[in-house]
Amino acid sequence: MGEFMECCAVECFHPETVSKVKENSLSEAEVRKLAEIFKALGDETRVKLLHALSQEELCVCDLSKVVEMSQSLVSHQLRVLRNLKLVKYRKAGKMVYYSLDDDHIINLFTQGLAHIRH
Amino acid sequence: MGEFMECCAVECFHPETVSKVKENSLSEAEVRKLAEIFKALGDETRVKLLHALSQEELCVCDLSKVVEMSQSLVSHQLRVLRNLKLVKYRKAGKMVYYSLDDDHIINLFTQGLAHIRH
DNA sequence: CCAACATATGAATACATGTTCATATATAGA
DNA sequence: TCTATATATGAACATGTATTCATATGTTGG
Repeated sequence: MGEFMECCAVECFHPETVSKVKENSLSEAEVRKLAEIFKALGDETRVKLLHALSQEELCVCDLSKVVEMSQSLVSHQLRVLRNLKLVKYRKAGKMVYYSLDDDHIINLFTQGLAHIRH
Repeated sequence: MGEFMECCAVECFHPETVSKVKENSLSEAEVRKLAEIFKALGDETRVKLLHALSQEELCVCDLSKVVEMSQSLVSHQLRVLRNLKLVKYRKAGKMVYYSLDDDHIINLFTQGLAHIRH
């Protein structure tokens, strides 16, 4: 990126359309945030974790059993979801219970499922 | 993954909860598809492209102007979106016009925006 | 057919990210 | 305090992916 590029010298360049669409652009911050959220959802392990949590509050150990992955991996991925405030947690003695932090997430899942099922 | 893991020997393991949640799991194919779709949305360049296309059908050149990125990069990313059937295209002479292939995508965007805006 | 243009694509590179292993932290019980 | 357990985390590694550069493909006009 950086300097401007000289594609489409004349024929295909529609200045009005381009500037109209450009004015309606998302802000850089919005783009970053959106991509960040979707990126968080764009991993099989995290999809499984979030789907499990959409059913029930679960401790790390049970999550690990549900998705059949190591405790370490689950913890690492939960941190990703935590940092993005997609999940919240509650401590109970040695254990930590995770749950979804936001119902929008479930809606995203539902929409996503609707998409892949046509 | 692979062999079973021995986390949470006794205290935190809730077999009933685990099996209940596990029974409700998404299929492997669904998990893969979902992650794939979200991964496609989880990139700043593609977010910009899709948002532009949500407003207007656009040719590659104009898209390149809108997002201020090279034609090559735009083409590469459009292929990603094409392969996932998120966008469709229409040829008109030398030019190729892209547009969204599915309204679910717009809904995903809307939900995503709603999320990042609280 | 030839030249110019719009788009697509392969190869190379740099960078990000998922996973594992080892280990640290924290809490509970004896 | 010592041990066992539940979770978190740093480092290392391997894999994936975004971007760039050079070039190929395909279309139009002369």
